[in-house]
Amino acid sequence: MNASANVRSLRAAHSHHHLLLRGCSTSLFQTLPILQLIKQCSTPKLLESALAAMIKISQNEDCHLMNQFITACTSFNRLDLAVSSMTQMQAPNVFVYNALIKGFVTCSHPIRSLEFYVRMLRDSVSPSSYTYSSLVKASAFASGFGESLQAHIWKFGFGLHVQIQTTLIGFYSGSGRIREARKVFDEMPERDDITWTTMVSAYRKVLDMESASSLANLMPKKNVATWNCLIDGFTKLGNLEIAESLFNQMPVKDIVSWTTMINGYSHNKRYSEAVAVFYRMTEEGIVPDEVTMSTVISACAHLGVLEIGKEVHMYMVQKRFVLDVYIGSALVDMYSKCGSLERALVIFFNLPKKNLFCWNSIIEGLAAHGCAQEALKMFDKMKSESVKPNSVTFVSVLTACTHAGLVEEGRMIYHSMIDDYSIVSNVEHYGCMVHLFSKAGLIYEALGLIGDMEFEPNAVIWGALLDGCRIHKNLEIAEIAFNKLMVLEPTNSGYYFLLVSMYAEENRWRDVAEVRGKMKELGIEKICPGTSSIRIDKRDHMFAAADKSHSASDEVFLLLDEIYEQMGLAGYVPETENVY
DNA sequence: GTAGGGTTAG
Repeated sequence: MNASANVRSLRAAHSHHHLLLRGCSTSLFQTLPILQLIKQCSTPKLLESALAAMIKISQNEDCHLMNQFITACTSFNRLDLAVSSMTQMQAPNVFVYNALIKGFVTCSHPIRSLEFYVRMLRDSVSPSSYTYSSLVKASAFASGFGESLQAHIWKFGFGLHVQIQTTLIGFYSGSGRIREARKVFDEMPERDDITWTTMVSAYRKVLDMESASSLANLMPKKNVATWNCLIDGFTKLGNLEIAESLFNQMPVKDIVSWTTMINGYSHNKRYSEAVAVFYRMTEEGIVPDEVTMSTVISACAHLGVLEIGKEVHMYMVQKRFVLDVYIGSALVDMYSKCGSLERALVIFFNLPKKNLFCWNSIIEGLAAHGCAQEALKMFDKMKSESVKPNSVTFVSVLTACTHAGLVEEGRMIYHSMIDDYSIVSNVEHYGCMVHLFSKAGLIYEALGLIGDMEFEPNAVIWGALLDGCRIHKNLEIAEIAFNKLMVLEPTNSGYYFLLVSMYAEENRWRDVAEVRGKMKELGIEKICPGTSSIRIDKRDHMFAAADKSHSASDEVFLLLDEIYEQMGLAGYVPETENVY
């Protein structure tokens, strides 16, 4: 039996079925005004009046109208309206059922979509390929359903339907079941380009690039999407050499190829190369799109070089790019990380649309720049505009509280996070709270919080406590924190110096000697200084604490002396008690 | 209506 002929006859049977649509009696002339009414609905309220109009002229039996109506309901998340009107229909057809099934999947009620699928079968309405496209997505949420759905797909004659089988591969790979995905792939008598790409992408998702490559090499002719998929996978594996070589050898590159390469460098923290690829692409006359720009701006943010960020921004302004939420939040973050909070704020206030990311970027920016009150105000504004904060938001807000010593505010926000937003406190949140409490001298409250943690505290947590102990001279708890840190980060010299200075301050010279001895024993005497760099006239200049290797270091130290003098005149007294 | 690239934090 010729399988594809079988499929063709089944398809023919289905389109014949379409010709005999039940309930489609009204002429196009009559339905058009209501159809437009439905399509123009901008609020759920208007949707209800559209339904009323439909009932009034007794066109609620019209399947085409109902299909459009359900689609409109889906976009307003008002499937209750859709259900109540469609269940009253005498004979809903396959289009009506498909619209409702799809609606439930997109409104994240997959189980209800299954309910209407069952009802559809009971009603003897034959499913179409569209029905299964939606249902495959829904089955990701009901364990075991995928398997029985696959049986149905065969039963209703779509076992060899290329698109549905491809969707099925996508479904299995989405739930990490690569072997099942491959089984579907292997059993397909016909495959198109997308089928191959989907399977290669399935391997990429689990970073099995060996299988991805060998499958791609079996392709008669690799399409661009498959090349891009391989490049992306290798960059995520950290293998930029292979990614670069694939990028260089692919016959045709499109905008996705370039963007994937830029993103690949960024993923591997090679930000200047990411930006360099962007410049190379524009030099070769390729026009970037919004996706490219958001990755490039993100790379600029990590570079922290204001001049480059500004240049890329100006390019975007010149090319009249749309300020979408991706570009918007990347720009806000870039300007704030490059030190220009003013520009970040200007961008933020000029955004036509703001999502969670945009708000998070500006709140984080304000907090990082020490503007605690403004960060909190922005947080309130975000809530008043009905944007729901997530765990990232709370890290920034709590950080702001810590910087400004707002203990009560921080405590309230922390509890609101757990009680009002059902966000589980993670290491970072605990870190913020421990820092907040211990900096304010509430060492025992900080310690109690650490005791409440349902996972092992990390070095950041104990480090935060140790820092509080230093400020408030609590040697007893400092020793506890220090002992934990000795296990977690035994080679971090900072903790040793901190404890040594605390002992020295209380003239406990025996303890000082003991810690110093331990340091010598472990060979961690040297302080690893933090370095910083600055770009002047397209050259990067590196500096480290007490470093005199730079050619202009004489000048630099002269200037530093002058700055210290000025600061002293302004009444600044440096905190030197912990400089050992 | 099925394939490949995007933003904050980590």
